[in-house]
Amino acid sequence: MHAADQVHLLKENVEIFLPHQALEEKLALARQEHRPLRIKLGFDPTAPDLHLGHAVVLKKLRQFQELGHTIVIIIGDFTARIGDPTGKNKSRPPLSVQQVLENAQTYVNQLSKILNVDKCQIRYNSEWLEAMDMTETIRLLSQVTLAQIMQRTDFNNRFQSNLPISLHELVYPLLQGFDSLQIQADLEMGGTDQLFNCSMGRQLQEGQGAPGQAVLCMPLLKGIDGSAKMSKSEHNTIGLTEAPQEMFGKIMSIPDALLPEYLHLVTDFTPAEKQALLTRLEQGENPMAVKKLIGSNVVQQYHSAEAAAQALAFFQKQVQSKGFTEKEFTAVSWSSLALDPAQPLRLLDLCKALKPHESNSTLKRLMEAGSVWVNGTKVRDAHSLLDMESDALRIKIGKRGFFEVTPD
RNA sequence: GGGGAGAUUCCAGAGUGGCCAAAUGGGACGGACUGUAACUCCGUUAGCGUAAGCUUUCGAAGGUUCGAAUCCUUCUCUCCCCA
Repeated sequence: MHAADQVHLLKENVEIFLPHQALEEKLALARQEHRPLRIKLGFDPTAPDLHLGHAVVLKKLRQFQELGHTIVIIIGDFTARIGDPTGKNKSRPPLSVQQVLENAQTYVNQLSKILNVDKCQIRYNSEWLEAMDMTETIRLLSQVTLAQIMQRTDFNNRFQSNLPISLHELVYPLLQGFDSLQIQADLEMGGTDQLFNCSMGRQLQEGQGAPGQAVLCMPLLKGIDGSAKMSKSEHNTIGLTEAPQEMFGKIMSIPDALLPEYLHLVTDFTPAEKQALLTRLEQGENPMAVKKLIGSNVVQQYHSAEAAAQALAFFQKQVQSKGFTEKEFTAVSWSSLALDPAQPLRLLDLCKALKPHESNSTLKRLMEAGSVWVNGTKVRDAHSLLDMESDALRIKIGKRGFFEVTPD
């Protein structure tokens, strides 16, 4: 691929370049020195559940990898003990060595859905951070001023609103930056919320007389509820390992206004295809149709084309079709429910057996609200009796609970 | 070291002796609508009970009272200000 084409490809969707010409310069450097760029990807082994928000950054990294550059994955086992102050200020319990290893493994497994993990280097930052003594630590700290640290919006906000900031939090960005120095990163990527931490790495490198890393920040993907950021704590994520039907359904549930953003950031479509779909939206096509295409595309990326087709069919049948009988019911045998055949079977008891985690009160409310159907008929009375002797019984509880209870 | 504020149901946040299973908002769930699980509107949101009603819940443990989320004591934790 020509240099200009590479730059064009790599620039797509990137929100921040630091400095502005960083990408061009680094690529030129790589060409000049006949070596791949070393691109850093940091990971905090406390929460190894990757979702589409992470994927925005990872897909960009894959482009670099496909162009022959080297991805260096940093497992932040040491920094995990401190806690990244980004976002919520909650102290984290220290992780055991065992736990860190397990998390690292699941993390790498998930990465493999997007990156070629075999070609990545994997490093643990305890390797160098644990070895530092006080002298070296102080020397590191001396390279940054308080004013610089306080520029970080998160710290600034908290300081302004009289919220506590622990000293160790102030140090976190330096440690993350120190990782860049250690592995001689040419480039670091992250979401825009990582800009400060990433630029710290650049500063530390330059302070040591080394070339500073370029920083590229990808936009933060909004959550499926339309809120500012997809994040696990907001419960608005689509996980990379989720089942096809689940993934598809979640895409269908995003607010229509988010479609352009999702189209750009999470799909695999070519720029021309993206533009075509945007045009269709602008021309007033039902957003649902475009959403289905996006949903299929996403499922295809993380599962398969076959899975995508099935997920679409499932959605049409389960959500869109109005009939009761054609729904997909989960088969359950009478015997597995452990009901007493000698007792009269109340609807409430059956629902409780099918949904053991719901309380009787909750189930009764569902019935009163008219969301429980038995064999195609809405039943509101929790105490109506059912016949266990009968043939298959089809019951719907809530929007998602379709069960078919059958004799053994 | 000194002084002050606070801990409420999933979350935020009212409530300062009975009208409190506890306002309001968010979230979640459900219904209506829609060939979207979107948008909008409406409703529900401690458990048990056919029901009357009963039980648990307002940081923890005791106490006062006919009656406590509300008053008292001790404890745990959090935050702020001054030094």
